[in-house]
Amino acid sequence: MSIQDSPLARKLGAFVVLSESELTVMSDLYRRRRSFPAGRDLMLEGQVSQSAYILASGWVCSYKLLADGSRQIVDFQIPGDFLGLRSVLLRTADHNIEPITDIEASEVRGADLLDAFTQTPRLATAVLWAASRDEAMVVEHLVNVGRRSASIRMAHLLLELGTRLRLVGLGSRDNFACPLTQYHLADALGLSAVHVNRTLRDLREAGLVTFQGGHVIFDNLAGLVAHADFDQAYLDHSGPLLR
Amino acid sequence: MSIQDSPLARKLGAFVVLSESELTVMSDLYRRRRSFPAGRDLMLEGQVSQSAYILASGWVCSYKLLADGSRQIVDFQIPGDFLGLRSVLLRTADHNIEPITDIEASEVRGADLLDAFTQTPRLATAVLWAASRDEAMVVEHLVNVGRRSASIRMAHLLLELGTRLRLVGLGSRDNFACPLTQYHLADALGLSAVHVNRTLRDLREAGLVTFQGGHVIFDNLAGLVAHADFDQAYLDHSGPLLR
DNA sequence: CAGGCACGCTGACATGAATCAGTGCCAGAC
DNA sequence: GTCTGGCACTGATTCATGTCAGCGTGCCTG
Repeated sequence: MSIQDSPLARKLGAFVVLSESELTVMSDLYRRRRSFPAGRDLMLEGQVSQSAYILASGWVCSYKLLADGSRQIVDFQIPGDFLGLRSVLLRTADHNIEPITDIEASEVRGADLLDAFTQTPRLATAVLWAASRDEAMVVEHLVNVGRRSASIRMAHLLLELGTRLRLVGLGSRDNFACPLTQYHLADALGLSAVHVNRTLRDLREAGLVTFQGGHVIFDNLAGLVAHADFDQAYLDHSGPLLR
Repeated sequence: MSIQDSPLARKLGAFVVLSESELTVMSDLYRRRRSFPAGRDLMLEGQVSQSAYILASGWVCSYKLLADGSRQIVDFQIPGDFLGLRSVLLRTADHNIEPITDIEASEVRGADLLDAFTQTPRLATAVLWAASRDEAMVVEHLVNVGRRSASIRMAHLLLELGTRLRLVGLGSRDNFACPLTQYHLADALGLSAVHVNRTLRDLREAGLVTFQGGHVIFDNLAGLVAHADFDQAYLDHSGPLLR
């Protein structure tokens, strides 16, 4: 694997143009490629957190558990995304991270990352950008859950996932493979699993989108975008912003 | 005003111990103290954003507007908080910012901030920490809106505001001055104003908290904390984390 | 090959919160 | 001194979503 093809370089190169020496520093940053099985959490709320990861393959979700046993999924991560970056920076995890499928991820030690900022400040800028995009997604998610109906929430989530997957070369314009269960959707959208089922049926019968058998098919993409009032601007980082 | 007392130094000194030279760099960063009247937005979604601010006095809210005219307040900012940091980093604002009261704020130009990272990488680390704490608050807000009942949501929000105000020396253990209207609470919590009114009445009649006449009084703080299952860990940054 | 379990799916019913349609109060404008 | 607009407050009603209880299917395991 060349330096430019490292997961970290690919992730951060989207935000700033990185020099040869910066790329070298980054290639020293992550050491291990590790595997985790589906369902075994790789980070727990309250734990001291030494390492972040960059997801190489598979799906992951970040979630919080409540006193009454319900949970809220904060975000799904797909290949190319950071896992636990905020937890490393704040030194203790403020959420749980669970692999939805078996995954592979490259470990980045928090201390190494902070040290590297001293040598290459632009790396810090790039990480700050990546963190800002993640925050923008959480904000959009909050708007979704706070002010939109079940069916629009669902449409919005599926469109977001579709767009993000397409940006990293997984999935096409009108469909993608999706390992989520209806329970995942419920916990992400703040709905009950029963209502998720009904909502999916409604969207399917309206000819907008089909969620079935591990696949999402946008039967009528334009219609769905209109229904959800979806604007993908918050996901865009189409080229390096800082030269 | 001494260098150590600058708004930026106070904000970021909570996260890293800053050296004399770093403090000097920071004192050069922000130039103007500006005033804005209540109600006139100082940042609009979609605008190119050159400057962030550090709030010196007054209250502010960050919000998004939806196609149907409803709005979701993402967060309230109180003195000491960054305004529009994410918007500066992503270069265009992804939300609106409205002063709830007349405010004073110190301007920090985005370009200057990024330049400063080159000279003092630890400043970048500190900003990254501040941004992470902001994100943690949005995450907690999402959990609140997604999975809690109206009355617990309300309790949680009031407890968070009380805690944050106390951390910056405004308000005491069991009460604080609060310029928010019931409409603000509704838009923050994803409720209707009517239901906010009823919820506040319920909490008041339960002897837990009183929201009236611009003041919040925690009539039974322990009871309220228990009711809301409130844990303030996500707000803590009690001392410098990196030496 | 029987049992158990995860997941998808559904109808009946309960309920929390929204909506609608007002009232009252107060401060500031003219 | 009256008018206006913003804010707090309320009862009646509707509606979206939750809860409960249950069925079916496919897959893994013993």
